[in-house]
Amino acid sequence: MLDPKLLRETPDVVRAAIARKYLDVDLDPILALDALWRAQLNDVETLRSRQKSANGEMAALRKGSPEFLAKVQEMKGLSSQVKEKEANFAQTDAKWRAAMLTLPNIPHASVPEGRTAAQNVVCATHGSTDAVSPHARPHWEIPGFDRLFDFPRGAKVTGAGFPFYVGDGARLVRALIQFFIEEAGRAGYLEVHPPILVNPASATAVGQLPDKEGMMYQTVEDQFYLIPTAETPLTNFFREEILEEAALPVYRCAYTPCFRREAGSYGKDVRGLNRLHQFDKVELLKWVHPSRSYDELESLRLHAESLLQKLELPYHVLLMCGGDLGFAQAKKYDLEVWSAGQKRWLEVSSCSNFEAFQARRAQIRFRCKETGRPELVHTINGSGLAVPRVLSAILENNLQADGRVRIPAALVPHFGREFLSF
RNA sequence: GGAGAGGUGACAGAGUGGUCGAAUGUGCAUGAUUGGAAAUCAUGUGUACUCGCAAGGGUACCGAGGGUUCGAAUCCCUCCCUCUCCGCCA
Repeated sequence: MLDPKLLRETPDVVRAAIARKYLDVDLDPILALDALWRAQLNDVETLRSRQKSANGEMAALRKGSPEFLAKVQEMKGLSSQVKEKEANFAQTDAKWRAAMLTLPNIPHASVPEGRTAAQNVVCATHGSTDAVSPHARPHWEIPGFDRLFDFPRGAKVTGAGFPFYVGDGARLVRALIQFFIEEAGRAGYLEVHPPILVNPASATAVGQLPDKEGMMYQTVEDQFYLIPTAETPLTNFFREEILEEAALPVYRCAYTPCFRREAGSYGKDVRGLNRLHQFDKVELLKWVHPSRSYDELESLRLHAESLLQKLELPYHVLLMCGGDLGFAQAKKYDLEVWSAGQKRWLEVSSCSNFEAFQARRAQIRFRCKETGRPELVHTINGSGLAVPRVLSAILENNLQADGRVRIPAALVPHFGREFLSF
């Protein structure tokens, strides 16, 4: 959510942001609504003020005296007026809030102009995409793949996109999670093991409700949502809290399974391990001082990059253009790993600075040492990393002539062997 | 899941219809005192929104939401959470 004062005082800044994100939001009705909101708020408060002062007078009168009864009669009229104005204001307020939630975050000055993914800027490339493996093929075509990653049985037990990982498949998942968590810990991120079901308030605070309700699985008896990412429970950890400025920055990481309905996905995007309804991911999250957030974004991104480097996987970093930037992000990098068999880039991490956008919605603040006043923190998050696509990149890029898959050296201590067998 | 007891400011804890944003204690901050500290004394100490150039004013908030009433922290309803006992269970 944006600062309502920003809209009020500098609507052109908001207009420019909407244009840069290629969104279609008309500010004029929202500005008019805001004016109405303030006028009605004023009405209600004026009436209530009168009601309150009358309350003091009545307390001084003897109950049941003629003066008292007269006053009751008088105040009955005011009371019904208050109720009417309050009801009006409540309606306006609901509309006002809904309207405010349609305003996107302001892109950072360093975000490139552009409408679609084609205008994203490649700002770093690491490793070669040429002939990483002469034997590379899409991971689902690797002989023996079906034994380690059992999609048919997953479909029987649950549905499409819920594979069983078997034997070395399961072992590799576990090794990657372990590797990611250990590396994050070394980089200063405190490990957290969060709930993977959240309540509506938590889903709302990070913007998954109401905008993206369709992306999440929901429980029937209790109104809980299965998390689409650990960002949801992690960001909510400090919801409605005020942190000490000295405690910033706070670094946290969490491994969780993630659940996404992915309605509407099809074709090559969903082949093999490319896009699943349930997948494993280590998420990195930071709560930082506003003055430091862009430095913190860079260091988070560099940490995520270091993981791919240690796994010896070719990747590049995209700086998202305005049109491809999410609604809530001020700046975002995508890390894409090279998938040698599919000959395409696969997103394995998305590192974003939300500035105060999430913090305002979730009311996460810190007490400014200088002023003593609470101020909104900036939140930054990114994957570090998503397991299945990294796993498939390892399968494809490290496939040997003899059909074995070489385990990257950094992973060997966690996997226990140098080759994966089918 | 059943029965009972509770949820008040940073914490403890009063308040059962009116002048209560809320006593008191602790904590914290500032000042006085001291060679310095402790102790003591004084003053101050929530958040949000809104009006105002400002000084300052107004409104809301006593787990959440609704209701009764001229008026609700206080009465009623629903929900959430915590604790105790019973049941069940990794």
